[in-house]
Amino acid sequence: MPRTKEQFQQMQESSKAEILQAALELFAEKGFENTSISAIARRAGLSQGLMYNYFASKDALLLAIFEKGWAEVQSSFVVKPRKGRKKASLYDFIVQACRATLEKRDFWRFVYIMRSQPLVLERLGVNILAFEQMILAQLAQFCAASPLPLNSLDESAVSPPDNSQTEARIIFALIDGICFHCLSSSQEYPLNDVFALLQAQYDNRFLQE
Amino acid sequence: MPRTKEQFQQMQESSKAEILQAALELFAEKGFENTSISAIARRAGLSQGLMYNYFASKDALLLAIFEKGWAEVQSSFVVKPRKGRKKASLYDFIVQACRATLEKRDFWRFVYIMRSQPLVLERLGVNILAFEQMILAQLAQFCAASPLPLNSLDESAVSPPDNSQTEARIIFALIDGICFHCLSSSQEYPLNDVFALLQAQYDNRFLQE
Amino acid sequence: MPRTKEQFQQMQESSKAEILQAALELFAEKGFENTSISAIARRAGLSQGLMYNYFASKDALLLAIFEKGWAEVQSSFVVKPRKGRKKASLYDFIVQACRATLEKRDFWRFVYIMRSQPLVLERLGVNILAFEQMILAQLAQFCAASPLPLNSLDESAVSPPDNSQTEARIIFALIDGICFHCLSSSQEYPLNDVFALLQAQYDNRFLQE
Amino acid sequence: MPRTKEQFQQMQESSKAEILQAALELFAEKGFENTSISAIARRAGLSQGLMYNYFASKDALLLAIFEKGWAEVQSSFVVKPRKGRKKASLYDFIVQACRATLEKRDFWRFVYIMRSQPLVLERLGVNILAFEQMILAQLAQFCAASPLPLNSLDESAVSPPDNSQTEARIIFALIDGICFHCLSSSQEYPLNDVFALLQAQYDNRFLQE
DNA sequence: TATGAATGAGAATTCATTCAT
DNA sequence: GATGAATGAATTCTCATTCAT
Repeated sequence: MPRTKEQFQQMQESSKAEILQAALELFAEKGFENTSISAIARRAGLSQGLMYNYFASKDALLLAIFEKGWAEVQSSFVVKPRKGRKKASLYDFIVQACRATLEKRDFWRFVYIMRSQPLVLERLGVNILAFEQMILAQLAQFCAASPLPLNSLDESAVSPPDNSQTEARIIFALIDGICFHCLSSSQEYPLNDVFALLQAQYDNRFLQE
Repeated sequence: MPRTKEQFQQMQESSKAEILQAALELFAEKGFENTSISAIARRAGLSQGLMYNYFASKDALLLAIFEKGWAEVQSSFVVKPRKGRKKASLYDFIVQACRATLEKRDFWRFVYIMRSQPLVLERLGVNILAFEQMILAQLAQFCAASPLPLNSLDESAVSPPDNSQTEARIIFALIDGICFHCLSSSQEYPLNDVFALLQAQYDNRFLQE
Repeated sequence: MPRTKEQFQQMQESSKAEILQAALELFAEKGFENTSISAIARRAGLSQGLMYNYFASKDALLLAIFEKGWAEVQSSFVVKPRKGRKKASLYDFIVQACRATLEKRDFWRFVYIMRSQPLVLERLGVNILAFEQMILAQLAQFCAASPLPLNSLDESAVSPPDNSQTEARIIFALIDGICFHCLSSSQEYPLNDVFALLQAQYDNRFLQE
Repeated sequence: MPRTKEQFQQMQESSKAEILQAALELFAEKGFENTSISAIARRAGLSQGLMYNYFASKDALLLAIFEKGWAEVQSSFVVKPRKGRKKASLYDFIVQACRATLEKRDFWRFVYIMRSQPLVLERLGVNILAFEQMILAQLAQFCAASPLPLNSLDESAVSPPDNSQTEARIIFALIDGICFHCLSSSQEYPLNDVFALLQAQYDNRFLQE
């Protein structure tokens, strides 16, 4: 009695998932070029040949990892106010962005590797720019809503120029730097200390609704 | 006769330098694994075989690039006060660090590639940690010298805890993030705008001498 | 009950026929080596695995195609006189051979591929020689029955030597060449023009009965 | 003391020639797909890797064989009158074409394999059609110059239609058929007998100058 | 019987490294 | 020193065949 379609589908899903997981781990650890298909297959516990039932090529595998991770990130990343608060602050954004990154440690290590080699991504047609634009846009919303308190001396009557785009870049750089350090550090990163200090600076700016 | 010897040495040095330069450019552009020895030789204008008179292996070449770049960075990076100032501020540090990075664009792109794949560096025995420690230490000196003005409410009698290490991490993350964005962006990065905003925040903290 | 058995048999036969047809089409189009089992199965509308219930291997499949095609050719190829004629001429033979070939276009394209790579057929034990001998023998009968009118000067008393074997080879070459050109040409081949010219030359020689 | 440029060139030429020769033999014997690069390298007496110093791919190698063979054919194939004759006859054309083919046995066996699999050639951009057109054009010149003596009954006043194109096709088919039989036959082909018979038919038509 | 997942041997190709000259 | 031919191991990918269900 042959297997049912559902059984086949399950087998496919599980093999595919195992390949994706194994590949992500290895890519995050050693990079794309240093990871051989045979190493992936070994870690996933199946034969090299089977890889190609699920992914047409090594490039296609990389692309699939990227798309899956990216879809998960987009669907999950909504900044929420902390308990007992009504609005989310810039500080919340920073903390939650970093935490989300650390929760998907392998994926983001892999992303940093890829982002540092733009040509590889270009070859695959992955548009990393879109990701950066999205983050910047979200951050700019916070910044525009509650302008940066400049030096108190600046409290003149004239309204300050709109720096929200530039501010957003600075905060994005900060988040990216922190995440990069967290992910690439072999030692423990004092993330909570860092958050504590950041709170003083960034917990006073909210997104208008 | 002794002159000939010197000439020899000079030629050797210049060949070596050309190889290093060619390799650095290619590594920065395409990454280590995607760059072949023959491509480096071609760009450097000599034969593959001769490469091995100068560098024992591709790994050795990578190592040499790293050591040379690193030595140059260390010897050149001394933060100086701006014109008409006596002390260098944290702002000066940030600006000069970013500028120094952009001046050695290829080297630092290559460094980011390497830093995102720590295992490759480990295999070669490059201690990237030392670099980070040095930066952190320098930043911490600034921070320790002129403590961060926290919320005015905190101006109690008790002296605040020493956050200089953690502050240093934050500023390091900021610098690293900005440089990463500058180097990996295919578009123009508005570095001057970013600096202008940072000045308001970081030009009031000086290194005690 | 016995009916079920027959139905079984019929289904088997029809599956087998579909596989043979699909394989023949693909072999004729892309050649044996460039055609994968999975492509055949896809075109035949069944699974790869099932293929092996009908044919023990790819080689066995090729063999079966050859045998089937060959049997059909042998059983069907009997040269008949044209309407209103009592005897078939050499011209009839040529025309009917070409027409029969074009009617089984895929099979013969495949045969030409195989004939140009004799080692492949040898490996499979297909005796292509037998085919050629048969054709030659039939042609020789025509030629022997009505000798070629040589130069009129040769009309001496002495009977000419028996050239029927050699003549047969020439006509075989002609037929084979025409068929090869028809089958491999991507453009329209002016077969009727060719026939018209051949009639003048070959419609005067008949097979004695 | 390093090798001179000439020495290198010689080494290249000889390696290249050996590869081309080995590949041609194997392609002619087993076909393109059944011949592995490693088999070619083994026969040529060098390593697989070296192949790729000379030919970018297996396809490029096939192409090179084709171009070389084709160039030789074109440069050498000029039909000459027999000794003691002033004009070349159609018979001369046929004989010389067949002889030239047999002199380059391997190349032409390979060509027949390729011609029977048009898709492979198409993929490589080889225009086999041009070859056929050239032969046909040359043959048509002969045929046009001295029209085919049709049935004597046809000696009416009206001039016959121009059949030279179609005649050319027939003779081309004849030549191709003979060559195909010669090349693919494992037994001795009675080429001289065939020629003797053809002389009676085709030695009376000359190319006008 | 029927499915398609799974295997593994072998193919083409690349490239760091060695070597003869 | 200097060249580039030569090697061979490793890599990606294909596919005939087997197998569990």
